Amino acid sequence: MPELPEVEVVRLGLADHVLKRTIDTVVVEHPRAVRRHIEGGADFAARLAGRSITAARRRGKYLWLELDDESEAVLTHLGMSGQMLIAGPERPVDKHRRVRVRFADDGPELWFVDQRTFGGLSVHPLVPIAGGELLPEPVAHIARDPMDPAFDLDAAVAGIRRRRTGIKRAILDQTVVSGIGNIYADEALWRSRLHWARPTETITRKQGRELLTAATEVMNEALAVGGTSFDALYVNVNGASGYFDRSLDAYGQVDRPCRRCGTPIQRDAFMNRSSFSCPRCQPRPRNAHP
DNA sequence: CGGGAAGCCTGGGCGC
DNA sequence: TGCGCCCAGGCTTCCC
Repeated sequence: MPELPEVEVVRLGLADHVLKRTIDTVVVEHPRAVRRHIEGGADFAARLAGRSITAARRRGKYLWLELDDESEAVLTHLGMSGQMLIAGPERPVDKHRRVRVRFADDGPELWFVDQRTFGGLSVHPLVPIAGGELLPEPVAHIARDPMDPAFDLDAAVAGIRRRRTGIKRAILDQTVVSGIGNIYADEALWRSRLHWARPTETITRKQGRELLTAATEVMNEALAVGGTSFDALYVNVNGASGYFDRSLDAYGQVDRPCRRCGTPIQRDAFMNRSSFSCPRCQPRPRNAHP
């Protein structure tokens, strides 16, 4: 599923293929894909026609393409299954194609394909945040991610320790630290030997720093091999999968031996989904947070 | 206000 | 073979 490394792979691909190109026409093929563009699909398409793309940026799991006068951007969230594909004439039509962007140069198109339709595209003004950085409006409240040069590790740890909840909930909160989803949360917790239900008030500053450092490292390792693909739902802009699923130590590894101690990895229900952990390396705390 | 949970959505996998 | 159910889970919305 697209978390920070997967979205960054897509951003790099878009930077290679759509920068400085001028949009000709946009076809919205499924209204749900532009539901966050409140003015509607016709306005979305009209607003993009004739604009050129000047930058491809990302914060956490949000990705945006800046438009020529630098006052607006096309914001993308891939949700669970969104794909941004560079589509030459040889690419077969995809039944889950939701938005199609044609360029004035008649080169490869940009397709937004999304099976589960949790993702979408929308155009927003760029607004300045403290420090002067320009972000699309809906991204303004999202915290910096660990790959951001201005990421403040100690501030993020302080943010975690301020929360009154379980440690995994805290690192999944995109307003505390962004980019981490269920996969990399479980991997970072396994590397740090912390149980997902550890109350944030029992996390020391040192443990907090170790946890976020582990998250940063695991996401960098995943980025280096193209991200994590369990199925064909996550692919880069050329439709290729990443390889990090082969390097996972916890996520999805139920009943497989822990790489450190050999104890079978267990799966727990958590927030209506799953958490994977080693019951020996990551013992459940007595005062576990529900 | 902050925390927690329901709801959105589709297709693959499973049991019967 | 086919039906119904469960599961994947990021984010928004609603409720306490």
